Amino acid sequence: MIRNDTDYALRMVVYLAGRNPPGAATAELSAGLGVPHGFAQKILRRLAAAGILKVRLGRGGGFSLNRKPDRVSLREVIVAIQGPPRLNRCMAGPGACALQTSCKISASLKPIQRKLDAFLSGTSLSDILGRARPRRKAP
Amino acid sequence: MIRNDTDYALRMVVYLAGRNPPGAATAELSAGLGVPHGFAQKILRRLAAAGILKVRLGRGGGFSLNRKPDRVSLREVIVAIQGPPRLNRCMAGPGACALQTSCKISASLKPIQRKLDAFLSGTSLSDILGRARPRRKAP
DNA sequence: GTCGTCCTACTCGGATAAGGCTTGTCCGAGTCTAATCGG
DNA sequence: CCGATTAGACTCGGACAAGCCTTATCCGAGTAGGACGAC
Repeated sequence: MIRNDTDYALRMVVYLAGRNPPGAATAELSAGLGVPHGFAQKILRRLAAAGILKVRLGRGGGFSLNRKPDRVSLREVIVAIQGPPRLNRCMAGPGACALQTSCKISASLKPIQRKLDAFLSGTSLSDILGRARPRRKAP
Repeated sequence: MIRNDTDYALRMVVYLAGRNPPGAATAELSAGLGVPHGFAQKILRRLAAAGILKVRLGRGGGFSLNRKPDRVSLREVIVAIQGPPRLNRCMAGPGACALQTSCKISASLKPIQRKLDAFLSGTSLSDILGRARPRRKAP
């Protein structure tokens, strides 16, 4: 499940993707999106460290996207904050579960885990803003 | 994400589905599947309260499936222990998120949430045991 | 043989607790812009 | 008019703390099966 801080991150990143002119200080992001100021700062710094955001220091500074919105995937943002999203502990790779050889549950879960990964990797900020569609057809 | 206790629940339920003759005491389930005894008891009771397991009290008693393995879905087991699995808080329904009207993230997440639900609801214990395939084709 | 009693194995339901993780807060230090001031 | 200084706005990085949720543990009470003994 997507954590609260990750949700904040998504909100802020999407906001930045839609903003013109690009770039905003923590105060603007925090106030407009309901994220506590100090916490927003912490999250934004992590996003910057991951290379998703670009920092401009000093007066008039703030954060902006480091790439075009269609080059930033949902998954990337999630990974930067809470690590790879997994349905199950066992999905963390070999050795994550002692019963791995005998347990058939993780094997059954793998296909949907792969779909989830594909979806999150395949959906960009542009997709969310509605400037382009996700790969799925509209009803 | 599937929690540890839910994982235990799945293991035990799948074990019971595969066991012949049906039914086992907590001690057997606990020892064979690496679940702490007292904790296993607690989890099994919740599964029984949810109608997934059947209880037989007293000496020689224990737990057994209340239905045929192909009539018990993964989702049901998960819901019994940790509630409905959600990608996001916002998926909890109307009112879960204050920004719901303006936020496009949850809207984008909904399709994959639906797929996840469909998968978990559509996969039964039999599917996991390999006695029948999930609806997806084998590679 | 039959009935009743007791022992033992097992679950029920809830109280209780440790620990970790999430969710924040806060602060001194560093960085940059712009305004101000002196020449 | 030009350059240097200063004030202010903003981020950096990390320490620190509250609270909740997960992950258990434990125990008295209830229930059932089987053995054993009395009749």
